[in-house]
Amino acid sequence: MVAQATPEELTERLRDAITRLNRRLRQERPVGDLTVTQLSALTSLRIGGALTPRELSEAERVQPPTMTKIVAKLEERGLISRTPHPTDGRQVLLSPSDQGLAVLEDYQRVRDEWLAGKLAELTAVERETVARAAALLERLARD
Amino acid sequence: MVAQATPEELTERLRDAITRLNRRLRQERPVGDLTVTQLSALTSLRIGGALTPRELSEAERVQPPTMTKIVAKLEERGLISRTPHPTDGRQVLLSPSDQGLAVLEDYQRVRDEWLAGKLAELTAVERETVARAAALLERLARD
DNA sequence: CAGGCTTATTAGCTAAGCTAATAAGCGTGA
DNA sequence: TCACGCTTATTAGCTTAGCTAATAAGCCTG
Repeated sequence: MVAQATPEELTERLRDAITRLNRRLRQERPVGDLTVTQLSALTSLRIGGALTPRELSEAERVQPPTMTKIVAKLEERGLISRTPHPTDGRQVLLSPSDQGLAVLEDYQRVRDEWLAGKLAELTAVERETVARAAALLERLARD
Repeated sequence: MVAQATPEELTERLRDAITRLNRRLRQERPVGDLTVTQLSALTSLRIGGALTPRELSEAERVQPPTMTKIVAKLEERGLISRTPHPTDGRQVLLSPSDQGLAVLEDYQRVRDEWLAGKLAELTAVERETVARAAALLERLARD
């Protein structure tokens, strides 16, 4: 039974579940062709407002050069805009454009439809278990 | 309370938890060692016994050419071995080698330090919830 | 105001994923 | 029976995402 799982078994089982479900989520691709990474960065900008590349890379737990690439892709698509920092000539402020906000909403809706559909297949008790676990997993991910 | 979460809230919360945890897990990759993808494939072979590349790609929710690369990396390290299929000349059977099994055991004890540490911070009841949810999430990912 | 720190970017590498194309083997139906 | 179509595995070539090291520009301080 699950109840008797050792800590090692639980760790392995959870890692596998996360990895596989994340792969499945990633396959739920877009309308706007946004990757998960791009979506996540754009979401951070929407939540955090105008951020510098460094702040964004820290929010996304990614190195600055990696964020440079992600930002370049979002910029190509016109989903974010950059303005000079008011007091520091080295820095740049990134914000989602109106188009970026619109694409973000579309993408999230499409992807959530898939996941919501899968969750609807569960029993009420199972959904309750997932709901409790989701809150715990968020806590784990929050370092 | 979590118990009263709407389906929309649950969907969003779960998606967020999955993507965050996955990114966090990926960062914990130890230097010079197996990637999460490689570890996941090797684990599938241990659980599933001798599988063909196609079966393994389906278990991992990945396209066959992608699995060819993953298998090649595991083979380079001597972690899996291949034998001809007894009745079908096209197919190949993949199994973890003794060394592969040993590596998996090491990982169970050492590899997921971060995740195991986080799980250890939970109460026994919370871990039980996570364990039940992990099984459900695997089912969701299985289409 | 020179030199050291910070920020952002560029260059170059690896891993992980995809599709399209190919070669080999299997199996079936005319 | 054997030609043709399907399946399996691989190769080729692309994209994305991540890393470190190096570089250029701007800031700040002694």
